[in-house]
Amino acid sequence: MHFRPVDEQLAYLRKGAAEIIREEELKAKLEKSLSTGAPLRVKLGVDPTAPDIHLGHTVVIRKLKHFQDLGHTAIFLIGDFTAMVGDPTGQSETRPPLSPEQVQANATTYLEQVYKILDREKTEVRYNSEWLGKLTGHDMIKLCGHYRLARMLEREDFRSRLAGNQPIAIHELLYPLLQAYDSVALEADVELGATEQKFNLLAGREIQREYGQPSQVAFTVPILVGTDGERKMSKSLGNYVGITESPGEMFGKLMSIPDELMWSYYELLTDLPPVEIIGLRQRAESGKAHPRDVKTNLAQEIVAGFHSKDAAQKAAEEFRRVFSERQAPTEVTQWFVPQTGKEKLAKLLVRWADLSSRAEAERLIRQGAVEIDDKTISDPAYEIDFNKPRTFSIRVGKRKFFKVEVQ
RNA sequence: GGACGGGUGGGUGAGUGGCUAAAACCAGCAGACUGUAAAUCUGCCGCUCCUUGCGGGCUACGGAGGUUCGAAUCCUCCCCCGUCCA
Repeated sequence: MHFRPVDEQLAYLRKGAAEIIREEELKAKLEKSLSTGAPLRVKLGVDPTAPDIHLGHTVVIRKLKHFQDLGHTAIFLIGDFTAMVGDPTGQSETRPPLSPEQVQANATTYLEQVYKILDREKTEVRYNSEWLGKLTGHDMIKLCGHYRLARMLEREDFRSRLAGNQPIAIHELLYPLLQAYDSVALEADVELGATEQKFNLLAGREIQREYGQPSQVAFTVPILVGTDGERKMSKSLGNYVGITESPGEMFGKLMSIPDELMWSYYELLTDLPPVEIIGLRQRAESGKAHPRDVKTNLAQEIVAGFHSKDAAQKAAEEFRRVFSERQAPTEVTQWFVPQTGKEKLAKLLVRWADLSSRAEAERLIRQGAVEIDDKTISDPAYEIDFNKPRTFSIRVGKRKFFKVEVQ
């Protein structure tokens, strides 16, 4: 394996990093690998609790990819064992454990998505039940003996829950230890994680030392802010962009992010060199470039990564057409209805526009959010006639369009 | 095991017998304005039925019973969380 010079590698890795603990150690490890020809073992662990990956997850996966690009070993660790324990990280409450079947199913879909970023052939996929499932009670006690309670309670999540009179289950304390033990089992040189993982990554360093191994480098990346520009991207908050979404959906969601958020998206989600990003920012802020165009470029860049340049281009054009020029999209969902009598519009919208209830449909109609053939319908009791064959188009809100054909 | 405090709608959190589908705030949604940005303004924000009305029904304040014409509010038992004591 031929490695690039250490300084080059470091510079490449530093982009989009939050913290590298410690950078000198990383440098030393890189130097050693350069001289011995042995790639670094870089670990990224995930909890296969939610099978859908969004851009927030990709930040750290992209970093793993960077290591892979440099010729190091990317170890993608699926925490199938720890998932059954229930990870307290980032959650202020105890999670319900998953069944082995669920975990397995999630892991499979997870991997399929991860390979949109990582090189399937070069990725070492491991499951931590492989070693954690074999630990005896004795091993477990020994592991626990290597760590102190006071130390454990320093962790932000535990500390605030303790202070706020929130419950903490004992097994949650085990989680960081088990994750740390993963590093021992894998002999990791580097462990990646979002900043919220810092504590766990540091625990890995200590536990490795206890087991007579060199400590891993704890490499963290920032947590991606969601499309709302405020909170971390997460599916439950609805401020996410899923990586399996269509180019159009992705593009639209990316265009809706606050302007200030563009820069961190550029940094964390694209491969543009830092100097170029700074340049774009200067031009946008000095008024030489329209922020909208800079954002369009960003959205295209990201969409192209998960689909194709062509698809991204098309998404951009379609976006312009629909939202700037206010025309109907070129392709819309079609609904076919047999010739029957009359039907309440509100009732139909629930299915057609994927609304949560009929009450919501009526609400939207009342608020003037529904148009049929460009005419606003405001009567919640409006009925549609299906007596003769005809076609009409419906718009609901800003982004839902579809055609209905009466056959 | 004991003493005490607490469990309300997506979140925070008012509400101690009817005027409460339940204050307020946040989030969310829609409309206006825009660059589907931000900010701002306006409206909506449990479900359902119809003759769409300040309409009818149903469900909702940890759970189950009970008192009452009427309960988130009172009583009983149970479950859960936390604090202090052991």
